[in-house]
Amino acid sequence: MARPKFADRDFLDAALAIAAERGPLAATVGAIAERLGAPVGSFYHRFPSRDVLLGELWLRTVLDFQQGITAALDAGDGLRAALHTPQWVRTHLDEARLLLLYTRDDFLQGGWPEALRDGVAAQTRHMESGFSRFAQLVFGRAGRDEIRRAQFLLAELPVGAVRQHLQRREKPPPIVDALIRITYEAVVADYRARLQRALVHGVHIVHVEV
Amino acid sequence: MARPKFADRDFLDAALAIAAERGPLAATVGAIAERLGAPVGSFYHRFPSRDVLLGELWLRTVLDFQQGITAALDAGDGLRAALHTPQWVRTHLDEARLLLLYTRDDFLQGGWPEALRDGVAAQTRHMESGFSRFAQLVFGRAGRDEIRRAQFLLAELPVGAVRQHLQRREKPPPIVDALIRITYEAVVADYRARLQRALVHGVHIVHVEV
DNA sequence: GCCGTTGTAGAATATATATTCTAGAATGTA
DNA sequence: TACATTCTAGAATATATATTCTACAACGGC
Repeated sequence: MARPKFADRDFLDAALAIAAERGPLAATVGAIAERLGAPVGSFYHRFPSRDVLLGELWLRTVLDFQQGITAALDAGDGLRAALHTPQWVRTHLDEARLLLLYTRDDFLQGGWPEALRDGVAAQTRHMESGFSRFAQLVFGRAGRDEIRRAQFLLAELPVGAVRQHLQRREKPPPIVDALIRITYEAVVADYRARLQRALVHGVHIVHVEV
Repeated sequence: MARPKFADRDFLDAALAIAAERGPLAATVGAIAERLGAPVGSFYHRFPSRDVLLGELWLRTVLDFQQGITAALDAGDGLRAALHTPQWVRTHLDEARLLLLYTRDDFLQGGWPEALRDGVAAQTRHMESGFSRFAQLVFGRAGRDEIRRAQFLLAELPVGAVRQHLQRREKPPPIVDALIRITYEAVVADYRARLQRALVHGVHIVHVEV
């Protein structure tokens, strides 16, 4: 039987399941192979190393996640972008645990494998451009302060609000969305108020002070 | 020289330094001993296992952290409690990385060592009572919704806002406090508005719907 | 039907790490 | 001063895990 019994995907999925269940550290090559009923030889036939597998898993997950945010930004809907996180989490519990409960460095022992460098760099750029686009869309500007607020509204806030539920492996309840919405509106309103105040005083806006 | 060259504290401090620098996984018994110039024998003379050391480190750190929040609550100052996190982080960068960047389970391989169970349970109770006190103080009630908001304002929000800076090993800039304050006020105002609305409609408040 | 390619299969190897063990030195006490 | 205790010191051991290696089976093309 030299016809493939296992596909790359199977290993990625098995790793995801284990990592979501018992943390990325538990996703050892042995555990992954065992879960699949595959020999470790097959694993190494497909992946040059454990790090590459985990890296690919992380990449494919984060790309899927970001897609929703990008779509919301394309539609010019900042709030929807912020609410994408709880939404996505509800339908991707395992993936969300992987992505939002651990740092990349947390399960990538060494640095990123050479083969994935480009992909990660592209992902980083994509994320950063997302913050910029959000800032421009919501604040009309993408200076330092605006980008910092974008990071807060798009990433820190939603991820923070969702974390305890992920830890308990439960879907985020509706109040999470409510908290995100309240905060979103408050931060936007605060920004506009400061802007207004500055304009009234005839200041040429280059940087809105905190 | 059988007079102690090293104290328990030295090992804890060394572990903290390594964990803050390269993550909790890097805090191996060997690395800790080496950093101290101590033999591993001395380590095991003081700590029954690596897990106990890491557990004690986590406990002593979280207790120190919580103290400030408790003090703010004692003073009846909810906002100060929420702002304690960025404040504390600024003066405890290493400790903060340990506490806020990783999950407990993340660096406690197995479960908690028997010897620390009580301490952890006490810590958990203390934390939960903190949320309750905050809810009572700020919302006048400690029902499910109020406690959820307390968790958000006291933990998720400040920790989220601080995380990216911790990852970069830099002190949280002032805008972090500003974001926390804005959010704090908005969530409190939102709660009161709902409450008001409910009262106007003559509803007997048992649970404020989201 | 023969052969090379692609995979399966799992044993063998290397390494890192926690933990245990044995030896011996310094201190306080009898 | 002799001894028990408390530590230092670091070698020895056990185990987990990634990775490599060797053997072989099925399939497709010739």
